[in-house]
Amino acid sequence: MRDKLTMTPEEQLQILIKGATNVVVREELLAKLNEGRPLRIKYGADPSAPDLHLGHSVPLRRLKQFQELGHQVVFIIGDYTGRIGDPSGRTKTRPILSEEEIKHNAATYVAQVGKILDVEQAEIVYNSQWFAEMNAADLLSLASHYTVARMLERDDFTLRIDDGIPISILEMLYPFIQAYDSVAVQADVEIGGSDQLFNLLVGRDIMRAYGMTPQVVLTWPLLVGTDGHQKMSKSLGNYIGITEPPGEMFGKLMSIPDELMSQYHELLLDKTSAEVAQMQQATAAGELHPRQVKADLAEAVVTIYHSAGAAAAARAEFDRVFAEQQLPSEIPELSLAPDDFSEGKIWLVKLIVTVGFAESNSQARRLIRDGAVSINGEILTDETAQVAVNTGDILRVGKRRFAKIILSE
RNA sequence: GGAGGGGUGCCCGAGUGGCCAAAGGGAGCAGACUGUAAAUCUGCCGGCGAAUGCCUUCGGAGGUUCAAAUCCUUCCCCCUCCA
Repeated sequence: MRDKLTMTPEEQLQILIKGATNVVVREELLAKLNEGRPLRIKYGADPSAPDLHLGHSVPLRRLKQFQELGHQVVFIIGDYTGRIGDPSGRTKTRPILSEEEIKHNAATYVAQVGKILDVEQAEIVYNSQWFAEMNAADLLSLASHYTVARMLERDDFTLRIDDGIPISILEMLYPFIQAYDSVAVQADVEIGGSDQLFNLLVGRDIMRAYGMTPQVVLTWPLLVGTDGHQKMSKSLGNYIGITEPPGEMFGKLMSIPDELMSQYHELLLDKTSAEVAQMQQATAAGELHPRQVKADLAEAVVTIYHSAGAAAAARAEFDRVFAEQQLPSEIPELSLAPDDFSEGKIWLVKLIVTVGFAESNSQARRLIRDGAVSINGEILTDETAQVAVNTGDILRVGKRRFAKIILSE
């Protein structure tokens, strides 16, 4: 492969827009690349969600691509908007973040981003730097550049109006705030998930209004979460965090529906659609086993965020526990105090709750009734049972929860 | 400002005096099966309890009634239309 820095603009373009859902406008990007200078690539981050997941990794990996081609990544931490409190949580109003919280979140954020791209090379700015100085007149002037009709074009606004879900004025203002960031950092390109298309396009209009060359907008598909239907998000609980331990990450990747594998290959591993099609063909023809494909995928992803060794170990462990039905190699130990017992025995229900495998006695009872509970491999179905346990006994609840009992003196 | 509609369990959503711990769907959990924590099928899915039992829940607070998610009063919040 040729040295990336000596690639022609056209070659760079091919790499940069691979897999993009929207490229606005291709010719403009090519023209900018032709200028031969490092472009400023904007990416906005919300300081309220410091837990990055694989969904975030999609644009982040694209940023890395830009970095590798010698361009300047500009990270904007939306601390100003975070301080106002993002109202887009539909029903729940999010708590307003304090300055310390935002700082802390931003630091966590940058640390996690560092797993994907070179943060040393990136410019990290807080949008309070310019918004704190803006007065009401400035804000009004900013807002004057756009119309309500155009704002309502935005798809999720239309949907929410149709569904009778409230939209606050602040949410209407949000796209401007974000758009003005582009003016402030003089962005050449802004990238994001395809749900950000509208916001990013407003950025173009606002830049034009301020007499600047509009940024090029690039968006990528939203990664679908482990449920197989909705976009990956923390609040939906269908996410795989990039800081999760290898075993957890591997397991979650194994739990995605088969249909999702091709999307994951393209968005998380940068496979081309041709490669993915080939893989699908081989699977359909019976040459490749879907489980094999999924395990390879999981291992490759875990390798990115941990290491090849950790990924291989996670895979071996997964096979051991779920395919071979053996005990995990490492089982968390849980110590029980003597006063949890009476006459050397403990109520099974209480045991389950004490080790944290059920939130209430009722839930523990259900698990017992379902036949999910065993000690040393023996299934216990009597929910009134008093059991005698010894140090080293293995309590198992369901397929995934194990505990080694330790009796403390 | 005027008129109307609505707030139900983690989410969506039915229920308009007792048969309601509250239909149905989703999520979640479990079991079976399997190729996995895929798919499919089945069960569970407020809490306490040995229990036929008890307690808490239907926006908040009061009230009517033997009995309220359902009726009344009041407060809060949301939506639609007109202006």
